[in-house]
Amino acid sequence: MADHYELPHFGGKLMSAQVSALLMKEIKQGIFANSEKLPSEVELAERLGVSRTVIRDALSDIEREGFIERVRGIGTVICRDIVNLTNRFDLKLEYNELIENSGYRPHSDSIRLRLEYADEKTAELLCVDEGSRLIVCEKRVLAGQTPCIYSIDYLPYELFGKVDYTDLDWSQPVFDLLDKYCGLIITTSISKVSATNADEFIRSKLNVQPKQALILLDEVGYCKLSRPVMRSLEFYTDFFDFTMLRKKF
Amino acid sequence: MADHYELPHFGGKLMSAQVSALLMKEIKQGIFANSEKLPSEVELAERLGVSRTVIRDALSDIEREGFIERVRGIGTVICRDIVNLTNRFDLKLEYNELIENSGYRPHSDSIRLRLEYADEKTAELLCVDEGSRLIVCEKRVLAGQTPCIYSIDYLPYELFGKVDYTDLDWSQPVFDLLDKYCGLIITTSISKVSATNADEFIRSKLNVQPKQALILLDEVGYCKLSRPVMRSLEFYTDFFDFTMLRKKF
DNA sequence: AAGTGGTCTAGACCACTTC
DNA sequence: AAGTGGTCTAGACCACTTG
Repeated sequence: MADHYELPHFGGKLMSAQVSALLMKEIKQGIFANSEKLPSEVELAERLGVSRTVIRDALSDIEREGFIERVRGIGTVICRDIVNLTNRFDLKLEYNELIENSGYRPHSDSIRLRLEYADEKTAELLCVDEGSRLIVCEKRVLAGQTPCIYSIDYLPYELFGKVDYTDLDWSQPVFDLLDKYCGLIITTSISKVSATNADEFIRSKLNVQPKQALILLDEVGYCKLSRPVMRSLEFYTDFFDFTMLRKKF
Repeated sequence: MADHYELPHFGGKLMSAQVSALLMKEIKQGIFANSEKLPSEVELAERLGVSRTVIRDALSDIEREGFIERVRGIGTVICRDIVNLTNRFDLKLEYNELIENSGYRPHSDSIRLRLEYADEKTAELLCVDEGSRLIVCEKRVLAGQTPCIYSIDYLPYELFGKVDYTDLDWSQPVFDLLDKYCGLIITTSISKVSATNADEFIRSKLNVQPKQALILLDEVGYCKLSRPVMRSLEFYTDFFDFTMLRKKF
């Protein structure tokens, strides 16, 4: 192990976040890439010149995502199998990120944009009145040349205020449009996973073989303060590994 | 809100865990059941007679599972939509728990027990030699009278030491057998989710309709210290809601 | 200005594992 | 006995939201 760590200075702000980013980098491809354990909390605190609390906060963040495990009397163990996972479905909310992480260029086509009136279920999920206007955006998403997702997004019309939604470029990720034009950032989603063979239209768009089933995600995306802003139905082919971590705390 | 909280004494141990359990109880069905927010950290600390650190540790645990959100300058907001979810697939590792939470009695039948020799992939996942012996247990799982899961478990033969695996009651949850006879508790699993139509044998066991697809979970269960102990293939019908939380931290 | 959560310090003791 | 992570205290200051 190296004798000294470099800790960038940002005016003393967010120190534990910097520490956890630094440690993750070293775990993935740095000086701890071949280690089974991290140095002790006291040692890390001394080397980085911060208090043990800062180290513990940083380690807690890393532990929450499953990359390390802390054992009393033993130390901080690196969970190499989990560090090595490339795409964690439970940590990424946006399929474009998943596609990019897999080494492909994400883009979309076959866009169909329309207004609909909220049915009972969607209205309840999005906390809007039944019958209120929804922007509906259907599209096909491709990784490079391979179609891999068909998605249908439902957004309350009122979110966009004075912006004319028909002027926007809906081939962009909806997350980006929400951010840019509504100032809304989706941080959480409740996802219901099921399996389906889907209808002929969607199957043909995705070029799936006769025997191949699809994963259907019925999601509601939330911003800060538990505010629901979007419902999505997403049909996934088997192009991706849908890997997730399940953990008892 | 009440003027006083009761905090049980257990010799001063694990105080933050007690606090988080207490708070979760009050959020779900107690004095915060109709609240949008929790009292401030300082107030909670005073009322419970502990330091603010203890409160913050407790709140961190609750936040990690998605039930609250902490916002600077505002307070600790309760995510009611998430509290109200009955079955969280990302927090439970064991289908028997999910079945019980849904209000059904879990049991299994059609048990087929055998020895196999590890293929390359399973050997790698379980960190055993290719060709080494595996106990394989196939069974059908029912919720009450309804078949809902077909599962195939692969366990290294060596785990059971001198215990003759054919003497055990494999209709019990495998988690319980591992605990009782091997002293192993599975705390984490890496799950690969896919959709499948499965073969005729499994479809007939699960009584699925011709058009119905199944969810397939390919899981590796880990004990403490990242030790892999079991691989499972589990075929799920649509009997359950497979709800999970996806979150950016 | 007041109140909230977020961060950080310095120090203490406990529980567990290993030697 | 020594070293590890887990818990807890008391106090301080910062960043953000609200009035």
